[in-house]
Amino acid sequence: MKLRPASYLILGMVRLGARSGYAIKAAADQSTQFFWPMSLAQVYPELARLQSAGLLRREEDPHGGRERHSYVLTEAGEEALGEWLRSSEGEPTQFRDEGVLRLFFADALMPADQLALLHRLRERAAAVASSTMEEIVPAATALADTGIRCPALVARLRADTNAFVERWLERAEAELREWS
Amino acid sequence: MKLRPASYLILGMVRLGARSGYAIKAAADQSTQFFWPMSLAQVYPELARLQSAGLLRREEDPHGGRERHSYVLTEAGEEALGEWLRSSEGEPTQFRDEGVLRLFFADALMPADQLALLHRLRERAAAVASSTMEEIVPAATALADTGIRCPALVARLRADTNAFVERWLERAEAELREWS
DNA sequence: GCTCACATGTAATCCGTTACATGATTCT
DNA sequence: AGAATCATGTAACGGATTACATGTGAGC
Repeated sequence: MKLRPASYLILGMVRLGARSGYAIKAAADQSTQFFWPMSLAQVYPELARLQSAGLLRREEDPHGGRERHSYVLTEAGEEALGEWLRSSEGEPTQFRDEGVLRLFFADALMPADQLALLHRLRERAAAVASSTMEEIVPAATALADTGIRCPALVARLRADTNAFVERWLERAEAELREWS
Repeated sequence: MKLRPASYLILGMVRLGARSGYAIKAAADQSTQFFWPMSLAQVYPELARLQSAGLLRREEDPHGGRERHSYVLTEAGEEALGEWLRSSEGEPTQFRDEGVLRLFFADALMPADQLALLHRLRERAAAVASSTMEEIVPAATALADTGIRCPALVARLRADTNAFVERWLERAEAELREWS
């Protein structure tokens, strides 16, 4: 069976303690979402696939009368995750940004509109940087006390990169303003 | 008819002078590919769609016995492109990076393997930064003499951001090394 | 003569998202 | 009592990629 990044994402989240499909999705929503989006409709079929491949073990774990399944990594699952983490194959970074696409073609705009576009992109980068710093980084840093440090590392990378882009666009904006 | 980012990408490329489907794809391959990937199989149906919507005009332009179609923007096409450029809707940035996903879960690795992963990511960022600087920026800068400046702006943004990420990962690597 | 670039398209497949469908528990 | 959260799934749809299929022109 072929494992895709989403498979490893689920394996990884289970390893970090997310037990139900719902919990996996919730955990992904405030962490991995930003560099590997995943919808809830992907989670349940994938869990079934991983279980039938022997990488996850599924146990009934009802909460009152509400059904719930609890997943844990099998040894094979642990090993598959480790192998993927140590490997380096995989598609190169995929990046889809409608804003940057607009910027690429922005020569078709009047200077005032170019400036407005640049400004919007800058504000967006600033918003991502600050919301990451305020919401994601604290949560990830709390985890770091339990020995799980990488989520915080990734959160800071995201925040810092967006802050860099913000400053870069600020300079570009200033140059364009001067220059026209 | 609903226009998607790929539609505007094609419109924009035609506006910049790419006339055939083949030429559009070739131009995209060395510029917009990095923030909006598009396959050749998307181009031809989309050209037909845009033409039937009256945004592109298609002319027969055979080169010897080899058939070729030449597309130009209609006034409606010009306007549709401009409207999109001035608008700000659109999905937020989508970013898919298997490498960063690995880093997120890297607490499952031994320090030596963590270091190796960090190193691979850093080298990848460095490679993107330098290849962009050497191949994409010069081509885009040549265009800038004709008054088309934004492609060069975007190319530099990409190169500089990747250089930033490289330095960031270098520091992270040094910290981890010290620290273990 | 051969290979590579130019050129246009279609078909099958894969994959992911949106929407649908249902129900229990907890908090206000 | 009502709303929000927890919880599990399926079905339909849409969009993008891979592979297929074909043919000319230019350069070596």
